[in-house]
Amino acid sequence: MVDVARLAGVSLKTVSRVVNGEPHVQRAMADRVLAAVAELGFQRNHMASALRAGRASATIGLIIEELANPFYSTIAHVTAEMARERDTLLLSASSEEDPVREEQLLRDLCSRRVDGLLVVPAGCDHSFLNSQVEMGIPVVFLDRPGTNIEADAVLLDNRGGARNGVRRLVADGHRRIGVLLDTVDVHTMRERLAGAQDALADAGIGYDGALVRGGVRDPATAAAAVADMLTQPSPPTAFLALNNRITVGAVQELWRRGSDAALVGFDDFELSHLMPRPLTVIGYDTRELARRATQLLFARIDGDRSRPRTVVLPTELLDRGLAPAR
Amino acid sequence: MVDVARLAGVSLKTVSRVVNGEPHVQRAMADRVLAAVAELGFQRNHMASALRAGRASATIGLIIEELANPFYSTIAHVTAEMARERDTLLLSASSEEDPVREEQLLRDLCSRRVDGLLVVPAGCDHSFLNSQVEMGIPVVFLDRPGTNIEADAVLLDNRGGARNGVRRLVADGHRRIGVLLDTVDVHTMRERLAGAQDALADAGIGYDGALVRGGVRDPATAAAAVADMLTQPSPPTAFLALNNRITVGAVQELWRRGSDAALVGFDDFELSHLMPRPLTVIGYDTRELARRATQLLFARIDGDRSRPRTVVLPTELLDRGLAPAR
DNA sequence: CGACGGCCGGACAACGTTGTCATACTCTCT
DNA sequence: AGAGAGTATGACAACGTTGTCCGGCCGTCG
Repeated sequence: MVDVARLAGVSLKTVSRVVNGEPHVQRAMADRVLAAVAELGFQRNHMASALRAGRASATIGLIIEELANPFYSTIAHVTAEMARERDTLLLSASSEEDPVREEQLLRDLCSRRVDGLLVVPAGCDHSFLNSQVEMGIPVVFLDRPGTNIEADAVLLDNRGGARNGVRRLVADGHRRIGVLLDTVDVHTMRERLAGAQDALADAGIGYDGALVRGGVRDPATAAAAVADMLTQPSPPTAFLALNNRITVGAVQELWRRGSDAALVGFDDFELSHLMPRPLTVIGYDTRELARRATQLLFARIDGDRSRPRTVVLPTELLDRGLAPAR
Repeated sequence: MVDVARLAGVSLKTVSRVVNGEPHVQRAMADRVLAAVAELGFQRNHMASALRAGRASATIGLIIEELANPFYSTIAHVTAEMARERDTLLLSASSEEDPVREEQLLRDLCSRRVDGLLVVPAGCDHSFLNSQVEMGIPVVFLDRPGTNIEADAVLLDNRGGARNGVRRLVADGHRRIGVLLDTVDVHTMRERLAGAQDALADAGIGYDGALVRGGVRDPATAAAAVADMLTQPSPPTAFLALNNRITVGAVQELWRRGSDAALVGFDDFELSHLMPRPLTVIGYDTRELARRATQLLFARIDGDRSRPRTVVLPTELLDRGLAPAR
């Protein structure tokens, strides 16, 4: 900017005024400045400009579990779109479900003075964010609530969804229902499992530990778990898969074996209606989830100081049948 | 930092030294500073620190077409992972195939002084980036080459892939092959179409405009195009879908109609092997694409000034059969 | 006992901007 | 003609850091 000022023969401040479109600059002088800007290829330094007077950085931070997962990339996309309307860019990072990494990333984002944070939490303690919130960086949690912190959250009705899924199976006469889940360390999984158990209890079906299989991390382990459970004495006649990766593995294994066990999966996914066997899923509106959370965040950024809210969005049973005809 | 210095009773510079882990600070004094840091909740301002002496912003910019598309979100994920190893974060934005928007986003990223840019180009003129490259912001193009600019590019062998796909159809006896594509405005589509025509010419099959259908933007229009082409006189006996969204629409429509037309799709996608009818696809290693591009970018950031390179990665025909048994 | 080198701490300027204030000039109105 | 208002421009400080340099203290060696 100093160079531009020198070349145009004006003061630094005049260049600043022209570059920012402020009034009170004579036409001729503005033209001279613009010519110098063009000649030198000058470009305003956004960081310096944000630094001065602590203005907003026009950036928001997004922490998700894994960007390559369609659920999270949809969230990232919706948020980025909404941000763009405010000339704000999105800094996104994956926690990979690692609490340590999550904290590092969050601290990094804070030290970059993002205008706000959108977090799908992996950790079990977010108290370190309290000071950031006080210092003016609002946080909205997405999909799962934060822990040890009072902040907005936009969640899904995981418990109700799983309950409806199991009800559907029970209504079809199933009594031995295998439940496949990742880990109860994750809030969503705990809720979904609780919902499944609600429905079983409602139906007067007792708890059978052999029918609940944890530690199912991906399609391959899901397939293995299904195979194992089906070869036990008195195998399940139906399965509830508590996320989409598990569902995919289960579909694949049931199909491979030609099994007619029933299957309901949590999370809809693209092409789920094209699976080689009927598949009923518990779906929800991922875009709406992201939309609500982003709205809430921008409201906070714009100064909304009301009490933290928790929004719970409904799920929907997409009934496409349960099992292949015998 | 001034406040911390005052509270600890030391100078500004000493606080800076402690915060940055520089040597030559007495233990007792460092402890006092750390106590003050903790008490005030001080956090280093990354922007100010980068501003001083024009250091790197530890940020790279990624422009893709649409973050919600698995192809692009995989790229974003791989890049973000590699960036994290260098304590660098990813600013990602979607151009939505809009050249104007692409240019705006790129200029914005430059004004934020990102360390480098990774671009899946939508526009048809990237000459405005030349000055940025000269000023030290390296650019690597991904999936498609940049225009009017000498820069690195990591591409796929689109032409060869499409050629192999059509060859496979021809080998099975097909002579009337419908080609479904988005728009020839996009480099990849042009190349894929050219590859298809190469193979047809090699087989001595003349060009028939009625068999090439452009403007197919999404699964719904793909389904409509398939339906339309199948109801024309002398319909195609096979289809080549030039991207995964088109493939999905085509699968769906062919399945719905119970058609036994053959189908080859460009781009592999998750669950493609679980489609309700055989589906042969032209696949490639998206992660490798992203990996190579990111490597190249970091090499440039680290000062590699060698001539711009263009890397072309191979595709692979994943032959899973062509059509349901009659 | 004085010189020297290593360690430690601080003053100051600079990074690229912009807000604040001061100044000089041009009108218009009494 | 002088006051008052408004416009156009510039000087300067400040945003939060860190690099440079300088000086004081300590111990050691000739």
